[in-house]
Amino acid sequence: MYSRLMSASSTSERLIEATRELLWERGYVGTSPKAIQQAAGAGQGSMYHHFTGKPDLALAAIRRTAEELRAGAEKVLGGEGSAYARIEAYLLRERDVLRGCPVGRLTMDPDVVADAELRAPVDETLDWLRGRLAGIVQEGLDSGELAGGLRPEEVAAAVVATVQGGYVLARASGSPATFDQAVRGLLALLSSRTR
Amino acid sequence: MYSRLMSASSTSERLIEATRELLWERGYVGTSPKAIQQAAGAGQGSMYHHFTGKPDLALAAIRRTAEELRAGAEKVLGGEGSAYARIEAYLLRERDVLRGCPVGRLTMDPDVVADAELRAPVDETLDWLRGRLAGIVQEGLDSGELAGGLRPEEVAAAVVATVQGGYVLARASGSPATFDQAVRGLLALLSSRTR
DNA sequence: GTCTATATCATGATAGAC
DNA sequence: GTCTATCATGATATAGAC
Repeated sequence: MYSRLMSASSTSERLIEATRELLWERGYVGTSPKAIQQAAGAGQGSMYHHFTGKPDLALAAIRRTAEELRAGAEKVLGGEGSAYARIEAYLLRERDVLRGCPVGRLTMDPDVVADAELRAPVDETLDWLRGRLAGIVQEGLDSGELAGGLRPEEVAAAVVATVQGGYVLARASGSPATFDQAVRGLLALLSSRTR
Repeated sequence: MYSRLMSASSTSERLIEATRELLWERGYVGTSPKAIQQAAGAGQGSMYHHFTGKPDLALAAIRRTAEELRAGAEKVLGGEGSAYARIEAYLLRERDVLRGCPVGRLTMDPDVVADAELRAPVDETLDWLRGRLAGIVQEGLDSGELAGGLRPEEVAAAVVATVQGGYVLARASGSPATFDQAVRGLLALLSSRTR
């Protein structure tokens, strides 16, 4: 389509990006259409032309954020190295810790959780992440790199939970230090199960 | 004071309790004075007579919730048993998993994090919890129950993060199962360091 | 202490001109 | 596609009667 070449940043595009930022910063409940329009430099009419309303626009934004998180995680998890090394790389990956997780934070939004369509991308993303990590743990068990007796899905859930909870600790204390502590604690426990 | 005997549930009291419920359910941004008044069965005038406004009332509610969480945790952590047993008891403690943590969820509220006074009780509670757990880990190290090489503060942070992140997983999936998985994963890793 | 106005601005959207 | 009304309702209070 010609439109592909027209603009690197269409109005629709700017609306989605503005919504992504605001959802990350203030959540769904705390993000108003007006704020979105101002951030996107678009009028009321534009927003309601491209989207049926706030939920519709939020859905587009959440889907893109979820896809991006997934791609970023895959980049680290699909890299080189042993199972432990890849999990470590994921946990130590650079993050904007004090901003929190743009996907995980949505679980604290009552209106997101209550809406099956809005919750779906959140659920699917975290579900995929746990599954991806579980597969890596299983690899480690199969190769003998990790000592037996661990359930891959449980370890995977603990890894994801540590990250998500690490954000909570960091935002509570106003410092990324507690996030790092939690991650190092989990890595210390996990590393003692490597050969 | 005579007033102590007057009513088991004064208006002020009902306002605080209603606010606690709503903050837990919908967060600070999602909780309106009007909703609080309705839930408490109090009029506008009453609320603004007892409190200067929404932040003031929220502060009273948050402080009480924080105190309650602390008391509940202390009940488990101060119990009988080995270090591992007490940490296990804390992690396996019954929880209303799908509702999330009434204290931790506030860290996702931009207006709470931005206000030093509102954030303080949240910070102090999680800080206390990490410290309390770190002390127990230290006990375990001292007694030889836990193998050396672990840093108490890191393990404590991982424990708290797993719980907080477990809530995220559970709310995303709409089921407590993922919370339980994460907890069991962490316990499996920790138990392999006990003698 | 509680109640009922009243006030101001924001929310979330619709209508219709351009 | 974008813009400017317009609208009904809610958010967050203040004022003053009772």
